[in-house]
Amino acid sequence: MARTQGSHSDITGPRIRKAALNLFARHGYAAVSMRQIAKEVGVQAGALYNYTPDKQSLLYRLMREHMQDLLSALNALERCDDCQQALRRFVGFHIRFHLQRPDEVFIAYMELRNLSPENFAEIEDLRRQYENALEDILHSGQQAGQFAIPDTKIATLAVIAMLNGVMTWYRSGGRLSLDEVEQIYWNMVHKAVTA
Amino acid sequence: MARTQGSHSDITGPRIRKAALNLFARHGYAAVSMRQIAKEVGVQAGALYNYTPDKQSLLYRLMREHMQDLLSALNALERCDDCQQALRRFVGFHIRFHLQRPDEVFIAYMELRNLSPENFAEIEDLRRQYENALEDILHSGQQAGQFAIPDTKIATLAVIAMLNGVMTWYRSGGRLSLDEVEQIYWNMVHKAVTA
DNA sequence: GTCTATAGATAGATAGAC
DNA sequence: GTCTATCTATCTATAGAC
Repeated sequence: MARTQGSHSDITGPRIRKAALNLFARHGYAAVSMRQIAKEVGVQAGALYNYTPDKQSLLYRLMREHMQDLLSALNALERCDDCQQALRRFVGFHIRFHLQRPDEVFIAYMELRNLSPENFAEIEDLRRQYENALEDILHSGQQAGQFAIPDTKIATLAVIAMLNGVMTWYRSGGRLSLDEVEQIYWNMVHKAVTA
Repeated sequence: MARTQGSHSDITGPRIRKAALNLFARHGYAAVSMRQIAKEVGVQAGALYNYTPDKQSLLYRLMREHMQDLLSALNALERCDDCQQALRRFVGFHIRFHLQRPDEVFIAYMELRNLSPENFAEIEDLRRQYENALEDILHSGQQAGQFAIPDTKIATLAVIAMLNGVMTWYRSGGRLSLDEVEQIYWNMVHKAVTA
């Protein structure tokens, strides 16, 4: 944490993002000061402004990067014509991707209200794209008669909300393996939407 | 909002709680100052300290009151021997109770990390009591063979997470009535846990 | 019970030396 | 690129007059 003086442009940037990510997730954006972030990195507060124009941008860039990573990973998933298979793949993907990035997920959900209106709109758009991917699967299954869903939009939000719940309790090395968790949630999601 | 000078002990207390509730929900505990709350009420900041020893207690009491109201209302529900009936009643109760108190619910979920360790422990205990009520229903249904749930604890958290999702999108006067929302969620919950 | 005034700490952000 | 120093604003909380 402590640092000697000197130039470290190549590594300070990532260290700042990592420290901000961790502190924002633990204490909340509004409760964390630039001085705290600087201390965690091992620089003085003024040095942070070589990497970010202000505190708001620090938050926004963390959230945008996370959402873009999420969408890229989703789009990299192998396509699948069978709706049930596609839904199962989505459930597994969502659980695993999010459990690997607890801090990013927490911030992306909790700190939306601390974004400026313009930044908020951009993040919301990315989030909507992700939700639409799931809704497309549910809608196709509904059309094909495989699923029986009263309202695909609500079902989309309900499934994502349910899956996000795993973040609040899952701890690596706990009672259940990742495979078991995925199986349990798939069982519930599958039954909830199937005709 | 503007107030003339004078004593108003009977009404200032509730007004402070209401203003704090609204501001905390909109901007977050850490982002709201005592001056903002005072301005909303129409008094000077110093006057707030006639009603709360500090800002932390203001948050804690709002959350405790909400959780106690929740548990009281739940315990006032008519008992029911049939597990499926009991689950249906819980789903309806949860949705309606929470939609009536969006600010309280939002704070109780988002501001846990801003509680002191002692206050956090107390609120968490109340939350656990609520979760246990649902888990008892699921467990009974599982024993009776009515439900087929891989893990009752996870199912409890999954159902609550799913139901809480309604808070993020439901708006009174929107496309769906409260009865329709309840019906849609009951359909999904019911199928998810049924054998 | 509310006011004004203020103590004492800390915030975000900037300037200029190195 | 980082440092020290600092500007200006704001914060929680308290003291004492009315």
